[in-house]
Amino acid sequence: MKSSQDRLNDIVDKLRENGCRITPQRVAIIKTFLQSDEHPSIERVYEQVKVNFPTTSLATVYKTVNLLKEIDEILEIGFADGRNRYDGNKPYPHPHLICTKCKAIMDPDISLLDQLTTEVAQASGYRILSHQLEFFGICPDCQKK
Amino acid sequence: MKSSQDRLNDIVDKLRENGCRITPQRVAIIKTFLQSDEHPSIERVYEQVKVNFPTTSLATVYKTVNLLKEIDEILEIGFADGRNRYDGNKPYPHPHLICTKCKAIMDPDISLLDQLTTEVAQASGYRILSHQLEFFGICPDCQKK
DNA sequence: ATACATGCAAAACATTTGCATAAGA
DNA sequence: TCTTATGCAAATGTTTTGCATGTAT
Repeated sequence: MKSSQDRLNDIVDKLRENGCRITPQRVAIIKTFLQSDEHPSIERVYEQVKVNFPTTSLATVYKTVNLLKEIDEILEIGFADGRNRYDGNKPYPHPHLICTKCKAIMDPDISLLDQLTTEVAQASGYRILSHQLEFFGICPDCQKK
Repeated sequence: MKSSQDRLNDIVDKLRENGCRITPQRVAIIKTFLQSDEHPSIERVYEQVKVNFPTTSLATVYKTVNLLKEIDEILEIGFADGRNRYDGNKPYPHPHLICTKCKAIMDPDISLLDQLTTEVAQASGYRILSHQLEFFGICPDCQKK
């Protein structure tokens, strides 16, 4: 398992490779993703970054998030209501388990998923590039309330 | 397998049960969903309905789609870019296979999915209410081009 | 020095809402 | 008749864009 510091360096290197400049805002946004385990929304990242960097604009957060998405260093979790959320720690497709009450997102372990992808590819003739699997339900805490 | 006419009647009955009125606009919108196998977007439904009902407004399409969603007679397929699409023929959660080039959506058959849901529920303690599974790839036709 | 990134404000989008009018039951 | 639905326009919320200024390299 890579340390957060190593992953920060990797992302910074990848940005440089793509001809991008390393600005304090970008570093702050990346750090926010790496230090968060809550799958933050854009707005949430914006709030966090402003704590240490009050002049940062929302537009810059959007631009940086799109950049990180393009170089596959964060994963976008699409919500039907438009409030997308992001995962900077596991930027590859993986399932999510979302509590519809408190909006918590966790990453369940699923063994069967790769088989499933292969099955679909063979049956359909599609070249599968990516997938998205979300479970919606009520988390143990919210069930008690 | 139910005929399209039967399903139209079922939906109309369900609307009545919920105290809703049956307007020509609503019938036209429902028919558009039932006659389409392309998982249409709101905009697409609007265009289709206007062919036979030119005065229909986009707001009415939105309101009716939300209504049908609430009574579980259409399924919303969430897209990260905000352009959601809908399935009126199979209004229960099921996987989709989406071509990222031509945006076609098809419904692959998957045997393992129920097992998978049970697995996640047991391991996490969540009460799973719904799920969403999308595969993204290139369809056979687009691979040739 | 010279691109590129930032921050602001305006624009672009999709969706929702308020309200007067039309129309189902 | 009486309540709900429609259609328009305005409002909302999110994301993108244009551009002058600032800054990384």
